[in-house]
Amino acid sequence: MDEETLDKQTAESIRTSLVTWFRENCRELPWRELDDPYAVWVSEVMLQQTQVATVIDYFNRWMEAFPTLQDLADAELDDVLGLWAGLGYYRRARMLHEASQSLRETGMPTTHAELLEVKGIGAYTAGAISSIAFGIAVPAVDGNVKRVVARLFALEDVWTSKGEGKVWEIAEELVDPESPGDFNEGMMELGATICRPKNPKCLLCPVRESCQAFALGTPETYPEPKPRKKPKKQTTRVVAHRRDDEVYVVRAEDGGLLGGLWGFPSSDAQSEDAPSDPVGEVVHVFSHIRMTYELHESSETPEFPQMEGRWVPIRDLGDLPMSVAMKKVAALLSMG
DNA sequence: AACTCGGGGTC
DNA sequence: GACCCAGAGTT
Repeated sequence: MDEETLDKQTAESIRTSLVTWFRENCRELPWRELDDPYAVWVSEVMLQQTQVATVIDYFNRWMEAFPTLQDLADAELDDVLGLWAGLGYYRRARMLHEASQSLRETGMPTTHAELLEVKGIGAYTAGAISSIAFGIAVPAVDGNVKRVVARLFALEDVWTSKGEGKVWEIAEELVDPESPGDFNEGMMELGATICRPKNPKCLLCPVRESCQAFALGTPETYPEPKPRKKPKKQTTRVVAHRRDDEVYVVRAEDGGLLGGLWGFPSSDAQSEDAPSDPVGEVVHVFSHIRMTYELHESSETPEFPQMEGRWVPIRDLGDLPMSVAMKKVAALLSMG
């Protein structure tokens, strides 16, 4: 970091103001009351691209089902995904499960470098766990921190690799060596509650006096918005197979969209002829796909030879995981 | 550097 | 609708 951007006195002022503010104003969140590196890990993975308010209930249910790393390692994937269903980005749950099994003997890594080697733990999450659970003075830069740093130093570019690198450099100089966890949580808490994307509450901000964007009078204009692409339109044909009075679902192949979750057997609607006239459609928007599910019904049971545990009546799904998208499709059936 | 991975809160 | 969320892995 060059000193024209950040002098030592400014840095010290920001960190003491921020840490003091955080300790007086932090929200009571379930993972803040446990003092458990495993709980910090679980919460940080759930919080990837997911808002705090959404995570709270999932976190409590998860910790009740899998209180320790060993409990998670012993769990079945279906139970793991079942507790994750609705959170999205299901690979997070699969990687958490796998990682818990590879760490069964050693327990949680306690250094930044070791944490970075764990599947599903990247630069942000390694920084968060290191600082919050182990008191290691490393930065943790998420979307909130990018926005806060961008405004403090009037940076427009935080989304290119160059701009992101700059934010990490600043965060590294800024992080409080005495209380890195409170500092990093404070930056994120500030971004979530005060330094919001729109309508920031600058009059309540503890670091307002150090904020260049506030001084310029246009805090909202920093940083530049992340470039986004429109979700591509795509159609998937799904089939509700009926036998007797039951509708059957299957488990989607791992790896792809909604992999590992249960739902109607699907095929690309591009080339082949439809098996029947569709009985309904639902649209579900993913981050990168605007998907139209075209529902067909069939009384044929072509794949039923492999009945052992593979085809399950939707009525008997129980706690098996089904995505929100497939639940939308299922809702079509009951509307008749 | 671009792409793949969900779903929901909020304006 | 648009925008964003305590991102990571793969290509």
